[in-house]
Amino acid sequence: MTTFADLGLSPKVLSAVTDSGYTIPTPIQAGAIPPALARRDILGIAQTGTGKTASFVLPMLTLLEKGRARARMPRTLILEPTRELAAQVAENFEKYGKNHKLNVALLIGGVSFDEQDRKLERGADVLICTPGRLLDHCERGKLLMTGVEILVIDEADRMLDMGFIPDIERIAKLIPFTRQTLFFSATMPPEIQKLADRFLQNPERVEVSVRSSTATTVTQRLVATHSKDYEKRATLRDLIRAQEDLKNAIIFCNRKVDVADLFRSLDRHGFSVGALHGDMDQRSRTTMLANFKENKLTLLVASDVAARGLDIPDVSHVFNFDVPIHAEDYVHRIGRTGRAGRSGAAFTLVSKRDGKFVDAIEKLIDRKVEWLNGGLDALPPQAEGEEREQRSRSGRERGGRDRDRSRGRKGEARVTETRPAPGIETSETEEKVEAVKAERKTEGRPQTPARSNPRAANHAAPRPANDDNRDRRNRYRRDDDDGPTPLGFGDEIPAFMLIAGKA
DNA sequence: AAAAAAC
Repeated sequence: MTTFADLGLSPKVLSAVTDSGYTIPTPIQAGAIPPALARRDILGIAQTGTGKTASFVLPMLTLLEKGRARARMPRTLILEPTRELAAQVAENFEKYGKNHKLNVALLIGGVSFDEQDRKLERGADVLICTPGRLLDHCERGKLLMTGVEILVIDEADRMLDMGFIPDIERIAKLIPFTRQTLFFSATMPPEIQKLADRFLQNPERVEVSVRSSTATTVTQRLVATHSKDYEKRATLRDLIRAQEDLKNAIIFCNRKVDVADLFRSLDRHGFSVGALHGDMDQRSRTTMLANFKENKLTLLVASDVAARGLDIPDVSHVFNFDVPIHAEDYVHRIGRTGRAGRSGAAFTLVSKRDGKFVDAIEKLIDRKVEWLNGGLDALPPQAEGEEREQRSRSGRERGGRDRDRSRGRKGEARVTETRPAPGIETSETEEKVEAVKAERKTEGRPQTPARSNPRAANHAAPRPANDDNRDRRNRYRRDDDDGPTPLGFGDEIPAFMLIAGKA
């Protein structure tokens, strides 16, 4: 059997791999590392979770041992579609490059240029970038791409989805033709094949069989729910509470606003929860993800920014608060659980309007997904009159709240809006809520760098010593948030009441 | 019915 020692990696790299506890390479690693070390171009067709990252990090480390970086002339360049993936690759260089003295620069948006400039000035051996920030650096004239020996294009099909291909082509034009190119994609549609033909010279094609993302280790269920947001939130809470073996979970929403709303709701209901979407400032994104990985947060509400590629081992549950519009996103989302042969559970909330998206998913994964609770026909019917009443009432309260608080004076600390969730340190919770909510407000507007952002100061603002109005306001907000609250049950309403009460 | 990525 092939071991890492058979692949031709340098002793320094091999020792770091061994220290990490690995002896047997995955198929993509065994297939890609030897030709990469021989300076061949690689066309790698592999999903995330197949060990793809190490298949280019390890040979790059070995090849980089010869030679030295010069100021502003990076030696290698890795392109990633999201900031989190870029950061994850950088972590891999830290881990496997611990015996090297390499200068690794992470060039991503949303953070200050200063530190990135310093690293470039020192001479970077490895640049790990999202396309926009790299081009920005290039345009500022701080970067000479003529010394790049190895170019890695990761997640090419996703870059295509996201409209990054023109950027990638611009970047590739700046890099000498004599470079070595490592090109990875999970799928090979014709457009990607054309791109690969343009970028690669006589590549070694390494294809690993598609990891069956809907493997039997993941239990999948559809969960019927009414379609109003507060009804879906109630269904979700009941579902979460009903899980006996929930260690941690990612909850996916289709839209960023819904990520922010659901996060606030769960936080208010006392769940240990974080949020992750692309309009949050980078500092919050990084902290949220780190806290979730370290199990300081049990739940992570996320947009599809977290659906692909993120390596979070050991997620026990995935909940789809919304049915994904594109079926392939379903596969990526539930692929966050059941990793490395572990068991996992994936629940998808389905309301009447989601029918055709569920059909598309079942067609793609070529099987029916069972209903948890008997399907949409088994849902207790809604009482029309009550629904109308509730809608108008919550509308009034929402309006009142906006006038009272959300449009507070400029610069006024808004931290008092949040009740601390049990078991979470107060300031931390408030900071999280502020971060997720503040970013919602910036939607559609140009982003302000965190440094000069007046809102950033709010994160550190102390809570006023006594805030007598808080309780009253929370009572209103609760109704507004989750529909009518039956009187007399306090905070804990039995799940069946919330459903049966509407019948 | 969306998300992501530069400022």
